[in-house]
Amino acid sequence: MFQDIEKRIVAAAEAALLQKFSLSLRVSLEQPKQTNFGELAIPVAFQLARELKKAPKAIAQELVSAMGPVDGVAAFEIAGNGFINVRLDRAAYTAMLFDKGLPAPQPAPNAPKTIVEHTNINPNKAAHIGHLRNAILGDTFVRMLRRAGERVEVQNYIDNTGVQVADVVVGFHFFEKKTVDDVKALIVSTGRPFDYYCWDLYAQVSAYYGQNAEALEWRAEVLHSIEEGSGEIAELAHLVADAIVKAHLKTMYRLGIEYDVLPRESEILHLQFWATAFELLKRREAIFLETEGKNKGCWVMPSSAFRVIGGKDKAADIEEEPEDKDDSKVIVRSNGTVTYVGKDIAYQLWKFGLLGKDFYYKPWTRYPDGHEVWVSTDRSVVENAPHFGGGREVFNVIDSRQSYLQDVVVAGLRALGFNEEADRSVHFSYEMVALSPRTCVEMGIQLSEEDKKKPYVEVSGRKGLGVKADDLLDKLIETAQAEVDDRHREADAGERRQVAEIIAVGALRYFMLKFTRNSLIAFDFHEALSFEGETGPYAQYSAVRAGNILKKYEERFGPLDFREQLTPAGLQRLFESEDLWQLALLVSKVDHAVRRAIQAGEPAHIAKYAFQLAQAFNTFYHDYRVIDETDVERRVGLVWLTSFFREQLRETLGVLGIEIPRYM
RNA sequence: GCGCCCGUAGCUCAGUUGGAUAGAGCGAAUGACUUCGAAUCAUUAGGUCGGGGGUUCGAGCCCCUCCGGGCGCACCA
Repeated sequence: MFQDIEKRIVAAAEAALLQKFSLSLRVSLEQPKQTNFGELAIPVAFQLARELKKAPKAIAQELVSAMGPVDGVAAFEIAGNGFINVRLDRAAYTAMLFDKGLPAPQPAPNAPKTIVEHTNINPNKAAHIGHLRNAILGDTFVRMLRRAGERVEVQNYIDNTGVQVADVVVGFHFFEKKTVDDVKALIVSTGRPFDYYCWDLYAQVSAYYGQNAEALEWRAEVLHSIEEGSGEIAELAHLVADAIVKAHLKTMYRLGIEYDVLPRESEILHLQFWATAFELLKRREAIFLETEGKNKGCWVMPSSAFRVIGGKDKAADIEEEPEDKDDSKVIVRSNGTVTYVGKDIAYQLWKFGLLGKDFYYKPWTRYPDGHEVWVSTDRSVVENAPHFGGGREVFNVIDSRQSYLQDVVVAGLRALGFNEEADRSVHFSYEMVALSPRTCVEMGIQLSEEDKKKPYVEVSGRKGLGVKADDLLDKLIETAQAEVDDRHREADAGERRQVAEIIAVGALRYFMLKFTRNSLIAFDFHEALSFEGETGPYAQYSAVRAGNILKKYEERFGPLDFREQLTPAGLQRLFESEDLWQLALLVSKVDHAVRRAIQAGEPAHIAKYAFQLAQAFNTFYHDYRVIDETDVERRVGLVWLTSFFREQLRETLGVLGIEIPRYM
């Protein structure tokens, strides 16, 4: 809606530029600083001032006269030193909103696929708040893309053969002397959840290595067995990884996060994805066998492939330190095994459909809503399994600390000649979640003298230091529940629990999304448990209030039927009020907000927009007694605005993965 | 040492490809509930946008430099 008008204005301005000055350039619009300047502004006169050697104001004047009338625009005004401010035709705009609504664009059936990979938690312990940020960011970005009409596939990569799983297996096998059956019993037992059990065990094993370096041989033995793929230890590893993946998916589902496919490292190994990629890399000479230095005997990628030498004169640098081969990245170790980066290059090739190989798939689980998750397998066991991978664009939601490795992966693609795919490989990076010192104290975490001096403390799985996702969610539900119980003693207990859960999820998701990606979050219980101010519950509350008005209205005046009760003339009179018009305008910008947020790659922008919507409505709620309005036409108009707001806020919150509770 | 990121109100953060008078939330102070329930709203106080230089009609944003902080630079992932 809003975008349609934007497009028309841009087109008219560009046409005028061409006609008046024979200039062909892209015109951009911006939001005026103050609402009384109009709804949009065209700042193009400024950038032309020098080129045309004219005052911006004069240029703006000429452009406006050349533009003529634009559908949906009431007037163009020259303001300031040369802004062209746009005033929309309010009556026409609101009539269109009323008439057509804002249909969400549908994904084209054969549209190119966008792949978003997120979560990717090592399947050896419970998920913690750092993982939550990853999954919530990834899931929200998926929702944004889908809302914009894109076809999206969600992947959650499972490293079920790595060191972290091996260490927990070391714990079960060597420390606790547990058999496969023992662990199976542990998984189904009603005691401490299995992922929590592993959390502690992993921390114990890590600590033990610190004291007993010789124990690392156990890890090597386990890793070796996993690679062999048979025997008690390998079976243990599979058991642990699968059980933990189940736990992770369950945790994430509590937050409304679903996946389409779980590609596993075990299949990347068994199906020899790496061997294929290795051949490609050797053939294209993207990597070479190092014959001297510390990397002797390894296949390496030269640093020049993935490092841009910044600033200084390159020749001078080379003269001083001739080709530092130590900077090369090892892809294949001297013992012939491939590193994580190597596997990741193969995996990234698969995501684009460039490897010439695919996994087999089988169903992993079906969510209560009917959506099915598939997992990779190494042989065909299901007929008509869907096809995954082969995306046009790939977003990898990964912690910013791994940017160096992501650069190497992209360089690998580039070295193979896949430049376009390299350009469409996006490291969707974000800063870590750490713990505030206050929260550490609350949790009884012993801090070292060094840590005490820091403004925050890094989460560490190996130290078992962190806030588990399920614990946090439970605590949020408990806090919300107390409020709900207090306010709605009469309501059904089961329903109150549901409401509390929706509020808790709203609080958590909003908290993780309100910060931009590269802002480090120092997690603090006090802040996260707050339901006031710029929070998810604040937005939910405004939607609930709107719902209450609608409910009350129907109780008193009968069913809503705007078509019957509202006329264009009535709308026009209503939106002569500046504040009501501003509210309607803001509410109409959902798609505009989503598009801009995608462009910026910032889910936080949608969160901000949702908050602004809620804030605007709360002010309206305070200023207008909708039900008590005696003028019938006006009353119906206010109710329509309320309904429109609720509908659009629901859409916006939906993009954030936040639901609206029945009451609050 | 090299590379990347950050420094905006007491605190936590926004700030659209450089545009009009730098904005929120929390915290502080004051005020507003006989029900569309205050998980709210209104008002006030609070800024040399880390320092300096440059580019520009115009800089929180771009360039240089200095100061302060974080992360990365494994034959771990």
